[in-house]
Amino acid sequence: MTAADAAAELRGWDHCTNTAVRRAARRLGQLYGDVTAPTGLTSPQQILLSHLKLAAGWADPAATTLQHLAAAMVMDLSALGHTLKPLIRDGYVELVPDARDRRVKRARLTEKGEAKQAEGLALWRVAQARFNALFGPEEAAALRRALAVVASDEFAEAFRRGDVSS
Amino acid sequence: MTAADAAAELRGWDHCTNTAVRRAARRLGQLYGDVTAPTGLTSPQQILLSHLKLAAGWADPAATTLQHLAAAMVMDLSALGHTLKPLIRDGYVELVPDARDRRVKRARLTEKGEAKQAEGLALWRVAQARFNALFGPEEAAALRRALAVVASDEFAEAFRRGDVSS
DNA sequence: TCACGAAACCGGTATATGCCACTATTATCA
DNA sequence: TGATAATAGTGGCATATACCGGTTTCGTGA
Repeated sequence: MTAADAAAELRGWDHCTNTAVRRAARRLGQLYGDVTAPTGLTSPQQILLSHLKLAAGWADPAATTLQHLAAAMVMDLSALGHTLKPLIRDGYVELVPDARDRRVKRARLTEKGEAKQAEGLALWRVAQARFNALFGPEEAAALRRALAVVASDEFAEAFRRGDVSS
Repeated sequence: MTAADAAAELRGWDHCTNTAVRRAARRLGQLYGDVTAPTGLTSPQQILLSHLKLAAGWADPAATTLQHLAAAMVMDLSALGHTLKPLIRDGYVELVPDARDRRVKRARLTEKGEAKQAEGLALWRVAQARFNALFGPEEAAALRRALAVVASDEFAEAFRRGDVSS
């Protein structure tokens, strides 16, 4: 560790990527949440409904199994299940067992869920436009690309292998 | 909205910054957590202990009041209180009421907490070094700077005002 | 076909995080 | 000084997220 690194370590935790991402996540949750609050949905719920909406349109029908959804959201399967509970209770999502493989269940938006997703999408556009305008469209796109790399399975595998050569 | 934007919106949620940050946060929680697991601390706990360690060394004594800690962590005050509960229960942190203003409480690491923080810091360095090596030191620093801007109070205020001129 | 291992999901438990209502304390001002 | 507003925390409730163990179902090979 260099002297500069040591100084940075003393100055604060700005140099910890994990900390930085968490703080930003809490902040964005507040900012986007304020805008989309009228829907009554939380950020994770809105994101989940939107993911379901998109996944339903994809060619691969496996995209909507809980297993694949969890992987796509970089989320634990059981965490997804718990998060789905309130959405199912409120009639936005339904779980459909697969006929061929009875272990598998697919999540699907109900009509009510489609409407709620659309309602949230309209508000989301406001928040997103405001973010892009404020942060800069190019910078925002670059930030999302960087975060996508971090969240990717490839990155996780390389990290767990302890790769240093990228 | 341009045609390209509409296409991007259909392609996926990669263009949602809120989604991108949350996914990355979950992933980093996994990756850093795997490395620091031997301490028995979660990522938020490790981060909190480290923040307390640093805040204790700062000139401003107000830096350790729950109110200021919450603001620094971009966290709700009550959320901070809840998160502190297990750490207090396990003897890593103690709350010290202020003599002058009896409403105020300060959070402080105990000896046991200092030791645990140091233990976590050593492991954290491994995770952080691996991340930097894999993602690129320059790119990692740039990512943290971008996230710090997003998390800043100035950004939040501008967002809430609806500024578009930055 | 039967035993066994793998896969998908569920439920319990614990922490993370936020909102709201409430209490205690302090500051303000008529 | 006394009423009122503001501030700092606490506790309750709800969702977010993860880990682990258990159950059902599937696939595989003897």
